[in-house]
Amino acid sequence: MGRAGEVRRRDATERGTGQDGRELDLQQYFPYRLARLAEQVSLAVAEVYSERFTLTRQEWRVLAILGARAEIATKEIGPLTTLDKMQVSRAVQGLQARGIASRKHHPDDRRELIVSLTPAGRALYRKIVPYALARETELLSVLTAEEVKVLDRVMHKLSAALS
Amino acid sequence: MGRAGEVRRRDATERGTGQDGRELDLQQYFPYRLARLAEQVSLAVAEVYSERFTLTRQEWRVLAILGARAEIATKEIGPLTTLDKMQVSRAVQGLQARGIASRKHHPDDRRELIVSLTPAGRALYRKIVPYALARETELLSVLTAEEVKVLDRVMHKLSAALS
DNA sequence: AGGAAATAGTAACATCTGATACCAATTTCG
DNA sequence: CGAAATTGGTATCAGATGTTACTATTTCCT
Repeated sequence: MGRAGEVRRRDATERGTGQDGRELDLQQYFPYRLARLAEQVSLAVAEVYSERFTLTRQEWRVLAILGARAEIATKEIGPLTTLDKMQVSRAVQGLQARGIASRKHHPDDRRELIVSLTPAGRALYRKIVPYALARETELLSVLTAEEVKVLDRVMHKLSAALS
Repeated sequence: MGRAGEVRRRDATERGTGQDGRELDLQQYFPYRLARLAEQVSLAVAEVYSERFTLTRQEWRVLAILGARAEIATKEIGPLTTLDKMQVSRAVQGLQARGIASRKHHPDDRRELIVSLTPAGRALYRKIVPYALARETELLSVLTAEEVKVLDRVMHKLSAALS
């Protein structure tokens, strides 16, 4: 990672502020733009599960994982959802409190909890998913197929570089 | 990604869950992937201003804006940083408390506050910016020039579609 | 003019989130 | 075997964040 030194050298036009190196323009700064975009997207998607079905972002993620399988150990949820164990704990409790998920002890290791969707939870899942997928499709529809392809690759590359 | 062939693939083998439409695979779901990536990037950049210089994300954004100009009305900061007015208020107070920024009343409208960097603040800005820019360069260095170009266009398109 | 409405900023309260420590169950290994 | 370490999960408390309502100042309108 870059020690300070090798940061791009200068340009002649001083704008009365920075004197060394490039200027920093927040609007053009990639990390800022990405954060901003992600927030916009997140908000757009949240309409689906939040306003309509009163789920938090974390609950929605857990639901999404749960919907894809019959049951899952709590400890597996974290890695799949990028939530830490406290967030998972709270999300699952939230889902359980609302009759969406249920928990039972793992028969062979009573520390572990196994989570699954209740029938109501599964119904909810089936109701939400089409909206969620529609949102995604709608979003990506402003891009060309080629752009989607590149975006996919780019995201993989960046993500990999950061792990 | 998303819509592309890869994701769409609903498999004939019902996994005991979804029955209609496509499956939702969180790992492939664009909004999730984007949120995840943005968080990784945000974390990587936060090392620069947070660990090293003990600034919050909001303070860093305000600092970035302030560094680019001599002074600015508080009310202009929000739109430029995507922070709401309470966040701006707190961030500016934080910067002021640490001797980084100073405030004065607008002479013609005493409701408004005009913020500017103190000399110490400007020094801090000059110290941080190279690191921040280096981070960005480093990040984008895993991409080809073409990919960067497409990424830029894609982000603009998506962002515009969401406003 | 002068009261109603709007604007900039903040206080105050409620809620969410993160970090730490903790309990219970299991595994390790001297 | 049995004490120590590890693991899964949660309580708890502190700090961060969001929301609402309030103050001060300015603008609008008749």
